[in-house]
Amino acid sequence: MLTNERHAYILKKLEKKQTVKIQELVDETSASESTIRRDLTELENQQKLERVFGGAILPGRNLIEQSVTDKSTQNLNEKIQVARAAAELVKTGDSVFLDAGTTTFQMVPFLKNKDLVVVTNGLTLLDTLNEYGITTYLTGGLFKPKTSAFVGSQTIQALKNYRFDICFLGVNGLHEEYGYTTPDPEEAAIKLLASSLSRKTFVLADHSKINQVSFAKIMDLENAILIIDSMPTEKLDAYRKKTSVKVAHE
Amino acid sequence: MLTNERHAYILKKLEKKQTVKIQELVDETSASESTIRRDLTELENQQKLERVFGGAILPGRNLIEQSVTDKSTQNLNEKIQVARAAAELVKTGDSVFLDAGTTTFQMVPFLKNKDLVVVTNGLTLLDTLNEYGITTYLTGGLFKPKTSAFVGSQTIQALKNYRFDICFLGVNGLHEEYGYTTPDPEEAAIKLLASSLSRKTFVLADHSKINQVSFAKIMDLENAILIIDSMPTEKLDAYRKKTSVKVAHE
DNA sequence: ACATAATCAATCAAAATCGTTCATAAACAA
DNA sequence: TTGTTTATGAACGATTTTGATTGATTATGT
Repeated sequence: MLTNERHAYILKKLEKKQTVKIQELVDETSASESTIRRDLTELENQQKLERVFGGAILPGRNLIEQSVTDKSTQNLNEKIQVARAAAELVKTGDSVFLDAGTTTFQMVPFLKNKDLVVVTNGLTLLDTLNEYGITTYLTGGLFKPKTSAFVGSQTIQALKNYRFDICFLGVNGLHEEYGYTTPDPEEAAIKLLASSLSRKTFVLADHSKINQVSFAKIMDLENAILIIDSMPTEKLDAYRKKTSVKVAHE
Repeated sequence: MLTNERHAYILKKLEKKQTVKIQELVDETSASESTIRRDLTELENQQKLERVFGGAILPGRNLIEQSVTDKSTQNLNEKIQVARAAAELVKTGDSVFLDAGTTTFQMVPFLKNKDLVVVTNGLTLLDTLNEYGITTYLTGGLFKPKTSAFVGSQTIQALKNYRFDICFLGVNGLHEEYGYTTPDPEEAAIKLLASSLSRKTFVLADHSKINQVSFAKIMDLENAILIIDSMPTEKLDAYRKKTSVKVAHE
């Protein structure tokens, strides 16, 4: 039996029965347990199924929703705290830019019923925004699967057609001297542009980003208001000399 | 056994069984393993099949993906046939526009390894294109959940930044007098614009669309080459007086 | 909580398959 | 004839897939 045939067999059975057991597959395909196990891990990598102890089940959802359910998000509770505080700053009827990122993503549920127009370059946000009935424009552009974000000149071009009341940016680094930074220069360019098109700019971060410096600089601390879940008092004083800081409390 | 005979034999068997194994072919044709292997690589270059370890499978959408494919698509086999014929027209290095739609979606598997740049306004295509490692630009714009397509002025604006070697459009209606039509005027506008930005335009349809008229007109028959799975002879003659028609055969 | 059984990930060696090279033989052209 | 092209099969080392083994991990029954 060819490798592909086995894979097809497994998926067909999975679709029909909802679950498959390794031992059954060993009997039915007369391949060794090792081979079946390898097949399953391979198919799991292709997101065609999900491994469980002793077999496999149908995968959770489609690609878009999967990244939503991503439990690997670090500091989730802190991010939600920040996201809620940020969402409270949005007024009914505002035009809003939401950066691609996990923190901005958490804002979406808090934005419903505000009659907004939202523009984003993050694919993951699109689905959820639509789910909450929020009118959404996607910038488009070159798609980067790794971050599920759109970047590049087309994205820049598309952005320039808009003016925002308010924009929210996620960052990876937050440093008194080096300002706000992020790993990808292309995404940095987008963030900076969005900020310049907005009347107000807010940067979202959790405390783990303090004193971190990523590769590409976005802007100086002075040019945006920081929203963060918590910050040591002495740091806070120092930062407040440079910019506004809003600490999100439960 | 002659080379051509072997090739025909292999393809016939492949058609019937979905997969062929090299060892089987060696036994059945009493040719050496080397010869069979040469046959398979040759047929792969002709895109008639796809090599896998130990044998070959049908090209494009392989067994695995077939079992996962959304079966709710009407006339799937016809669409795949059309899609394959369409994909053969794409040359290495081309810049391609793919319309949002189920038929264009079926083209994706046949486009890999062609080093393309693809632009689309269909969200469903994005995932699959990336899966096959194809550089993809999404137009962006206002998202219509119903068709998973982006439309509106921003989409138009974004499109105008491109020029395409070749563009493929799906249609809902196909009529001698009324030309190509589709239910949504906004999508019609996108299709028309894309066509005007392309050196060559192909319209994809299956035979169920013949004589149908949808709400919004896209263009006259003259302005694009039609690719269809089959068409009654007398119709075909009539159409051929107006435009080029390519009938996809197995 | 404990013991037992099932499953797991990792490793290794054997087997199958791969791509390549080379030599032979048939088909073809000058 | 002679030389050239084309198809073929055999042989080689390289690569991929496979199955068995091991000790660790997880589930299950008492």
